[in-house]
Amino acid sequence: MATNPLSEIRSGRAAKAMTLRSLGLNPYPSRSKRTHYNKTIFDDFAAHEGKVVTVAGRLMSWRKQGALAFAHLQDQTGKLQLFLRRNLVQPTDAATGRLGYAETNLLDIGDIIEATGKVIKTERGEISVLVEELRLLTKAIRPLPDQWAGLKDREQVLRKRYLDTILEPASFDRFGKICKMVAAIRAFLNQRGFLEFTTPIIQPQYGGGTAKPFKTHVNALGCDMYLAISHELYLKRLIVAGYDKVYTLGRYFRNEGIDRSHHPEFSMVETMTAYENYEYNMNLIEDLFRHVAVTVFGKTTFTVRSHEIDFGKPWRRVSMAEAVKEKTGVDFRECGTVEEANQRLAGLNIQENQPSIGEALVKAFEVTVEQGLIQPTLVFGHPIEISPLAKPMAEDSRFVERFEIFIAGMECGDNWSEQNDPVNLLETWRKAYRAEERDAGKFHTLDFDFIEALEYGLPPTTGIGPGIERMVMIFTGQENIDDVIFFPMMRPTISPLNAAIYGVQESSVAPVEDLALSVDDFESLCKEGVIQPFARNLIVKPHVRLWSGTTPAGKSRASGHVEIEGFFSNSVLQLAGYKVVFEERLPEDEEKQKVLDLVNASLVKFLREKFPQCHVTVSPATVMRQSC
RNA sequence: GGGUUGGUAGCUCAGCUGGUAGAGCAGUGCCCUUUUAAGGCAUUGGUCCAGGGUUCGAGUCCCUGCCAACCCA
Repeated sequence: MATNPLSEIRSGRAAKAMTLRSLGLNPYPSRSKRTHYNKTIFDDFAAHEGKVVTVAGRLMSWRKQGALAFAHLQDQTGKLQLFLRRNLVQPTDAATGRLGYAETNLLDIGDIIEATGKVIKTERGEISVLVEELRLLTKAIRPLPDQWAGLKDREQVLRKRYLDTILEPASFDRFGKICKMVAAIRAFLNQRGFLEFTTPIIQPQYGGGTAKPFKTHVNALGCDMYLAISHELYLKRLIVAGYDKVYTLGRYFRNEGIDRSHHPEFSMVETMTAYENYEYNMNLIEDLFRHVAVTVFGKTTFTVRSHEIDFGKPWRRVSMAEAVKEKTGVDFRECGTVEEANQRLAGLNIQENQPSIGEALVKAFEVTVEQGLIQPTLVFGHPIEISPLAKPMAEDSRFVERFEIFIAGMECGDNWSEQNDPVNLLETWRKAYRAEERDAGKFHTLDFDFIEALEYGLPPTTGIGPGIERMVMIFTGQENIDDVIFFPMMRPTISPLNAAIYGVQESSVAPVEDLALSVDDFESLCKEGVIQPFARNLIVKPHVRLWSGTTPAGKSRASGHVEIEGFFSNSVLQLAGYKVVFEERLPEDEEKQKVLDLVNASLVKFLREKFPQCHVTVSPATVMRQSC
């Protein structure tokens, strides 16, 4: 086992656990006798003064001063000081699991402990527990990061969020608030008569939105399925089933980009309400935001991206076409042809031609208006071209009964009156459906099972689907989605330190694909353009195996394979081949050189010719010796 | 996809024009009966992200790659 500073600290702490065992103390007992949370004592000292309490939590500081010691104990509610006097702490006792004063040197910062004693104030006036009984509840064998500097390494914060929440009260509080927000959303909808249903995450078809799905395979049924990109079509089936107000608060999966406002796995609360239209939802969403603001945060104004946002006031409602006209003077409703619409777009300095008038309007909206929508705004009347599931407006069928929520320039939810005419919907879908785009995830599949459900009659229905993370970002003032998802998606890795400590190969955890191809296969795949270099620098690493001992003339004494870095991100392309037959036994250096020459003459030459834009380098050969 | 900055001890960070690898915290040992990031003395601890290159000599300069953050599209 490799030694490094961390593993020494680790084994030192583990040794303390062994010492405790030898004293008859279990370093990992099964329960605590906690009677009070820290905050309860701290908030009402008068009621607790002189009373004996038992507190439990993580040991965060330890200041020993001869026969006195001061410590801070952190529990879910906050920190509280422990005050230890040598002569007041009960001696070590195996029966009760007590730890005497002398044995406190077996404690470390980060350990989970329990302390029983009277609530007092020290001479300096700090509320403390004067410890009579001390128990170790869990021995921590890894040191916490420096608690004053905190965990600054962004990657570590995301990978080891639990350390962030131990050290940063603000992070700890934020994630607690997020849970309360989710609870408040549920309470709000339940109180309004909504029923929460569970809808499938693994779905045979991905519908209800346009996104690239995650694909999975169901062994029991022998077929491929997809992780939900939306739950909408199931909610609508529930309306068909006879429930008037339903919702699901679920996980959504979109196999697309990751940036500070997008995460492949996210949450949304999605509702469906029968016998209402989108105007009902405009009110519902306003009320929902206000309810969460007041019940979880006790206020209606929030600072979002340095803007003061007020959720108390009625939200502005404006149609998309009107908003664009207001901002730019261009009214896309007056356009008769796509060409005309694209001309107007060009007039706004947007050069990308759009395939329809509606899409031109959306483009203009996105470019000119969206960023400027700071106060909560409901933008309604989307073009029908981009809204195949929404119901056209009675007054102008080019637009649909749909609205999006914008807060501080961010889109925070998409909502519409559902198209419930099965014939119309099927027609729209067929028009929009382009087989070649299906696999690219640009458009959902044709879901005839859903159309059939609609044919039995879906009452007039409307739904809202605010993203939980976006909502949380607004309410908690975070600008990065990773800060509102406790366990954000990261590339799996194992640090060199942990690899050494746990005795594993780094590569066994990292997602490295060793693709073994024959040299001929590789060359033909490159020629066909099937595989292409990922990086401009290709590193060729020959691995040569030499057989020692006597080998009959004419038999191979060396073989080799070659790894090429630069064809895939984070992975090595492994080529098998290069057996070398030696007629006579040669010195090892010459044999090695022979294999390298072969590599140079064929593979390197091929790579340089095929990919002249790449820089091809050959690493020194790795030589393995093996006896016959 | 483009640009900028960064990667040095368990954590937070120094390290100048290239010349023996540094501090604070944490750890270890000792002293200390009211501390608040306690204090004092001593002390352990490093593949300087990886691979190449330049050089007598590279944490430092050059090239390539990996990872991260930020900004832009």
